[in-house]
Amino acid sequence: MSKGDPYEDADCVCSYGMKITWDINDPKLPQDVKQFDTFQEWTDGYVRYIYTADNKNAQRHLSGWAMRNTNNHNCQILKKSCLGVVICARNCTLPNGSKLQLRPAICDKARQKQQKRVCPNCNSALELISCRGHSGYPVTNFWRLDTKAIFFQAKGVHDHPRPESKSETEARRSAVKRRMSSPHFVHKKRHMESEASRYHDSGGPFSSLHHMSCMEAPDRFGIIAESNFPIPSHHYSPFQNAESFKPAYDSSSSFVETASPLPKVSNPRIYVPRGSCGYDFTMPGYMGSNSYSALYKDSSNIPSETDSGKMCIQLNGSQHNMGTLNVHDRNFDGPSKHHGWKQILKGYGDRNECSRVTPNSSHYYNGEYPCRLGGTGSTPPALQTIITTTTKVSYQTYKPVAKFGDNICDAKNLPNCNHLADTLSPIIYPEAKFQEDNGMIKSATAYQQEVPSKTERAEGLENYRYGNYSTNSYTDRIAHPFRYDAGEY
DNA sequence: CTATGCGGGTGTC
DNA sequence: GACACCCGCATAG
Repeated sequence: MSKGDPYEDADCVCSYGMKITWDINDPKLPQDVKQFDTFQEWTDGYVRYIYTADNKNAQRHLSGWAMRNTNNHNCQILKKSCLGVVICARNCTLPNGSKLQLRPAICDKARQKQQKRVCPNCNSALELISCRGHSGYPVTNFWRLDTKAIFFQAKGVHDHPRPESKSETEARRSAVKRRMSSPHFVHKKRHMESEASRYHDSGGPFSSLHHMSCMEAPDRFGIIAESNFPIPSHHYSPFQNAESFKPAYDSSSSFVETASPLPKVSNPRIYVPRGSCGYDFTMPGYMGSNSYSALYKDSSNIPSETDSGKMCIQLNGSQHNMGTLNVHDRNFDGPSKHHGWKQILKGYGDRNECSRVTPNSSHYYNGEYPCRLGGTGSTPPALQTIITTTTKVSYQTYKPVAKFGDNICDAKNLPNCNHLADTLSPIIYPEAKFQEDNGMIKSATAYQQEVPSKTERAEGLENYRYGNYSTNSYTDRIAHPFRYDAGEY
């Protein structure tokens, strides 16, 4: 980033997409787009990005959040709505101090099954925290292909913790699959089962952790401890650069077990997209759903983002340790609460410019809206699908993007903003964030102000439940943003 | 099986 | 008409 250049600076605080005035529903989207944004895996807030048409991640309409397709009756614009996150109804603390934050299954059927399962840690029910970040409705993401660019627009601010990212889920599954089929595992499993029958119920489903200790507990629990370093979590997501990611991913046969073969980043910040910077920085590592750390076992290579994180927290004012609250304490007063937000959000929703918002607007978490974290043990409201039916546009056809190269992050296309901007001192991010999201700061941040303390990528032993390991249940200890990777949950 | 997309269809405002 | 959503179907990995 050529600091000093006013334009460039401006570019840093605003994604390219945000610098231009456009709306996903516009009959005519900006043409001759010269600059593109780097892919943002964890977008939050009312943001807009413009990706190159050959950006694989954009082509796949990927998102760290669990987004499901919703019918907006507009074949030109693909609309997706957030499913929220699945947590333990009792909000128990996992053995490693983290909280369960599963990725809701996208498939309705699969989700139903998922919700029937129980917390692998305390056996209590799982609870789906539906997203209500968009005026009481799920946050929505819109994708539209336009000649040479893929336009992305998000509406709403996630008011729930981040679920496990898709990449993490996939990586874990593949790892688990491998492990499950490995002779070593089969042997262990057998042994474990025999042990279980021998000690049956001598301490619950898992006189467990004890046994676990000698059975790779972490593995069994599929706990993915987060890195000690508050990496800009979902920033340098594998999605940002399919190419660099692929190798490690595809060769997952080993990356989960050993230090990731992925190209280590000397400075994660470089990969922190401004788009959600405010957000991501606010909660580095957030929910522990850190695809980055998930893929990087060796945290030593992951510089700390603490600074930036702190910075954001400060700007956000109060620190909300929502993540540590018992789910029952985090009631969400329902739609009524959104009215207020509705007003606040009014004007942000559409066609938001890079208006500047004062940091104060971040007190956002002040209770209401964004930070609601699921209702009381009550059954989560029926999953809502938000479909902001996009006006029918008959411009270009929104069809699958032809396969291009994976030069997603072509430096040439990622000028100032994405690359340089990221190298800037984190100090500037907070503000950038505000601007970009038009003040719609992320609430998710509130769920995680703490950074994981240990990087330990353990594979999950899907399908295995060790039951009543209640040692940590209900403990009010500070919850570390670790993610409990409960395999099939 | 699950993720994704598509699109018909319904109910509400 | 716009929007939220349910549901089934199809395809792909």
